[in-house]
Amino acid sequence: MNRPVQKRTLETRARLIAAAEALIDDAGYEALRVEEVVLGAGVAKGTFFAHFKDKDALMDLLVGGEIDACLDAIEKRPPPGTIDDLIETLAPLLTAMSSERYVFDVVIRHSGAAAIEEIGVIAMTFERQVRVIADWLADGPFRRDVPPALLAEGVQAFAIQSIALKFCALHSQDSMMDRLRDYLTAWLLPTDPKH
Amino acid sequence: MNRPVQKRTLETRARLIAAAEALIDDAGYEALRVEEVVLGAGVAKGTFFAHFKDKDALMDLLVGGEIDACLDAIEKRPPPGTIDDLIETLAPLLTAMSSERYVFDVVIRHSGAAAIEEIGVIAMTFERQVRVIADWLADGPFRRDVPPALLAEGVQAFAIQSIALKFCALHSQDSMMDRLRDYLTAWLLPTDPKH
DNA sequence: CTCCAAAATTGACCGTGGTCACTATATGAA
DNA sequence: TTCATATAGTGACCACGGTCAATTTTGGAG
Repeated sequence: MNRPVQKRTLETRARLIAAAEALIDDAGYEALRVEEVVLGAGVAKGTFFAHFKDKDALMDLLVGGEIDACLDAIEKRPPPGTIDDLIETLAPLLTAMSSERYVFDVVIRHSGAAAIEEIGVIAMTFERQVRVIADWLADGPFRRDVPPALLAEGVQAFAIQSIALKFCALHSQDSMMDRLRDYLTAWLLPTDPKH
Repeated sequence: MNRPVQKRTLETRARLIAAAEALIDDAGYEALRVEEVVLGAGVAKGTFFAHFKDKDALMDLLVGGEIDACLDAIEKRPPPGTIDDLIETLAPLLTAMSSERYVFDVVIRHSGAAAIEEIGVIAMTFERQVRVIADWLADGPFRRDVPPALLAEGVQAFAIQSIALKFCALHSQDSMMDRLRDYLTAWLLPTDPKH
């Protein structure tokens, strides 16, 4: 006999999330402590883990929510027609994913779900990113010798590479967006087919 | 007065590393516990952290060592002349970096050093990878409209993307190497310059 | 050989994520 | 209303990475 979810459950979960968001607003993702979340929500520690598999699951939810909000905004814009336009359109997404080194780590850890039953919010947004970008590329003035989906996966790969190098002291001279522009120009508008 | 490093120090460090390697041979990287390492080396816990900044620093050393050994072997081979050859040459590297999900996470975390003074072994190998690959691409039958270094960074980005998707349930149908072949063909041998 | 400062080592202790046997509460059936 | 049971919540406890004041060892100066 499957009983419906109690209202109390939803309230507790909402309080946990609200407390976490308040703490993150104050001190960022990295500084978040489960103990402070449950304190803010007025519940015991065990309750947290009854609602979230682990701390990372909450991070997935919150960071994934931010990324999803970015994609909502992006989808309202007209499809980008140039590389510069593409980069400008993607910028909020990149900014969200690279706001903190810790956030980027969370994104990478959750970008691929290990098992079908544990696909999280971030993994879903990665699928969505590819779909959105592929739609743009299918219509835009870009190369057509490879399928848009593959092209979109490449854009994603270069975006991640650009963020990764942003956090690397060896490559801090160029900005993330400048590097991405070089990558995407070479990827989407190759000019030398004779090798 | 700066005294030279004591022989004892080197011996302790070697015992710590040997103990860690033995444990990893038995149960893999993920299962490694600092407590077991110091037990195996016959020292106190604090000694471990006198030799390594944290557990991750040891991981960087060991995983980085494996990657470096791969690059040693790779550099002895002739430069690859085709995409398939390229993939076959890179295969041991990809295998090493993706032997465990945990190992891949370690690689990503250390692929960029946050500060110049803390450049680790893995970060060095990433630089080395780009140099080695750029040398191949400069001479091979691949596109020449972008600098070899940029081309090499792209190969690295696609390699990481391929590994990441290997650990993702949503994309487990294709093999890592098949996906990498699609990416690299599109990246290194574009055929449609008219958009 | 003796002394001593630098270097190396120790292990009790801490912070924090995560577990689980137990208690409290809500809800459908009688 | 009462009872049975599924569901929600509790908090003492554990695992494990990491710290640091105290202690031991080392090797060069006198």
